Amino acid sequence: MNSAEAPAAEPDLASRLRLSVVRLNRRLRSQHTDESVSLTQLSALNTLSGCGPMTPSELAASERVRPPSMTRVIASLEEVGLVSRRQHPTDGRQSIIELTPAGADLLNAEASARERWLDKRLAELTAAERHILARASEIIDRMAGT
Amino acid sequence: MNSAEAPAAEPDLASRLRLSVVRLNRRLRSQHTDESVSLTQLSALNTLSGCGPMTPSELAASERVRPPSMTRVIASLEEVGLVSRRQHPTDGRQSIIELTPAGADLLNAEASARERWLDKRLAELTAAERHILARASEIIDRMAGT
DNA sequence: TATTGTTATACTCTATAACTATA
DNA sequence: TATAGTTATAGAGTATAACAATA
Repeated sequence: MNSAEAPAAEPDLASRLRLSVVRLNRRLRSQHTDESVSLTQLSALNTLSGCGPMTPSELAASERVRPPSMTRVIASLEEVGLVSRRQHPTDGRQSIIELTPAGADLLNAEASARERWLDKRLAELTAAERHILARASEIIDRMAGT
Repeated sequence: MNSAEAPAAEPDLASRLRLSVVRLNRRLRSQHTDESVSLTQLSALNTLSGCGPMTPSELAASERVRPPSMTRVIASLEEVGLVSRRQHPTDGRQSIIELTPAGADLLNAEASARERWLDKRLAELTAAERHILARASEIIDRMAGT
């Protein structure tokens, strides 16, 4: 397909996509219940699951947040036993964060109220629409990861 | 109970889409500069622009936030002159919020740093990819509006 | 008594700046 | 001196509960 310089075919795409993302994010956060972890926590758990144990700085870089922000996320996850920390083998300043069995279980289950809300909305779509969202999700990940 | 009617062709779509949205939202917010309005403010301005003047409660309902949250958003927009408030013609409890010329100008310009970041990312995609995002944006709006 | 809106308060998420401990 | 991480602090965004004004 054609590319890089002229997005003229989709005018205002940035504006529209930005608002869509802000609003869906708001809806997703509003589904938060006390029994479930937050979206921020879930995102970190997911990264640990996909990439394996890593240091706080590496996790912050993967999630594209600043180290102090990640310190707090890790602390909250440690507190509820979803991640654990061990010493770095050679560098006393660093530590290694890893998913606990409970953290892995939680990711496997993924049966939060938030998940159910989105699953229900997705089930109301056509297969073609879900396919578009699946492809959009990949494209967004690529953009956001840059 | 079982998600037998659920999207078998796109397993884990809810999980993946949710994470994509959270992460893109994070990137978008991080583009915030002091010269630009926030995503929350912009979303409210956009709704006022599209739907016309309305009461704080109506605006809260449109944005799907609680009235006290919208009180704060409106106050911040009033303070910088992007919206104005006038009396409700018949009900003394209510007021009408409307876009000022400055607010309309800002929406027309939309030349914030945040916008530029996303525009740049979008320009790196193919036309087909942008088309997918445009369609996904519509689908998301439909879901988030429910 | 019910509705609209605001104030008071609190929690999450994120940031920057300053600090500690280790290299 | 440089790096990894934490603590201190602040601001945005959102919520619930309690209140005021009006209907």
